[in-house]
Amino acid sequence: MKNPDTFPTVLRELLRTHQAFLSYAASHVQKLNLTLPQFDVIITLGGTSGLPYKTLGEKTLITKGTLTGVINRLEDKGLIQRVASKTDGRSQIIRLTEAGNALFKCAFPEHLTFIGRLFDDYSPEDIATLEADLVRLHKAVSTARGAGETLNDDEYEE
Amino acid sequence: MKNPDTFPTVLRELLRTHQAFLSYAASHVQKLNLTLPQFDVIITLGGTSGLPYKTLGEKTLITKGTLTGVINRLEDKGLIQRVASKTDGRSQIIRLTEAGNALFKCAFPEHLTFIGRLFDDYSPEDIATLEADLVRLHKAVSTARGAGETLNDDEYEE
DNA sequence: TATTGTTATACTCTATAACTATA
DNA sequence: TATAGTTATAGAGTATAACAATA
Repeated sequence: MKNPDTFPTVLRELLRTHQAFLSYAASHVQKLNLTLPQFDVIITLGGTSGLPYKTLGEKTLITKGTLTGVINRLEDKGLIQRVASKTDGRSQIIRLTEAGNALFKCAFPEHLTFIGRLFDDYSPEDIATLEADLVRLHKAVSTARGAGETLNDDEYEE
Repeated sequence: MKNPDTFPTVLRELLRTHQAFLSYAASHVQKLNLTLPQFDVIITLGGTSGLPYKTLGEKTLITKGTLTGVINRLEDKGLIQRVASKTDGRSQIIRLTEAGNALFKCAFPEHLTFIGRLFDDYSPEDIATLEADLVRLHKAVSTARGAGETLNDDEYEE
C-alpha cells in the first residue's frame, strides 16, 4: 500500500473499532472488579505455572515500572503471588494463587461468552477469516514496532 | 456462533491485536505531545466546523466528566476552543482553533502514513477485506453495547 | 423534571529516571 | 558492566456522584 490517500477510512475504522471493542471488553471486566491491564495479566498467567516478571511485561506490553503497581494490586487482592526464581536471584516468577486460578477458570469462559455475543451472526468461516486477518495485522504491528516480539504460545508451560 | 469453546483463539488475538495496534498508534501520537484521547478529539473535530460537547463524547466514547479534563488540556495548548451554543444555553460547541486545524491538517496525514506502514504488504483487495471485516465487527460491538450509536459521518458539517 | 456541562474525589495507568541487588 | 525489579514522581485518564444553569 503506497498511496496514503486511499486508506483514511480503514484507519478511522481501525481506531474506532479497537476503541469500541476495548470499551466493550472493559465493561465486562469491570464487573469482576478488575481493570483491563489486571485482567490481561490474569489471562496471560492463566494456563501457565507462572511466568518471569520480564516475560509477563513483554506479553502484556506493560512497562516494568507500571507492572510492579499492577502486580501489587493483584497481590493485594490475593489473586497472584511472587516466587523468587531458583536460577536467578534477581528474577521473580509471577503465578496465580488458588483464588486467582479459580477466578481465571470462571471468568475467562464468562468473558469469552460475553465477547462471543459479538459473533452471534458469524459463521465459523467468518470467524476463521477474521482471525486470520487479525493475526496478519498483529504480525504487521509487531514487525513495525521492531520489537520482534515472538508472541507464540510456546512459552506457555504447564 | 454458539459454542464458546471454538473461539478462545480469536479472542486472545482480538485483545492482543487491539492492544498492540493502539500501542503502536500511541507511539506516534506521543511525538505530537498528545495523548491518544486528545488525538482522538482532534481528529474527530477535524473536518467539521465544531461539534457539541455531548456529540463529541458520544463519538469518542469519553464520558462527560473525563471529557472536560481532556478538553481543558487541549484548550490550554491552544488547539481547541469552546463556543456557547446559540440555540441551547446549556450547550457548548467545541471546535478547533487555527492552530488546532493546522495541526490536524499536518498531523493526520502524517499519522496515516505512519499507520500505513503496517499495510505495506497489503494489496488493495486485502485492505478492502480488512476494512469490511472491521466495519462489521464495529457494528457488532455497537449493537452489543446497546447504545445504538450511529457513527455515520452525516453529522460532519462544514 | 430532565439535560448539559463542570467540579470533586479517589484510583489506576503511564512514562521516566534513579536506585538496589544480583549476574 | 549489564540486567531484573522496585521506588519515586508527575501527569493523565477513568468512573462516579454531586452540583449549577438551562430547557
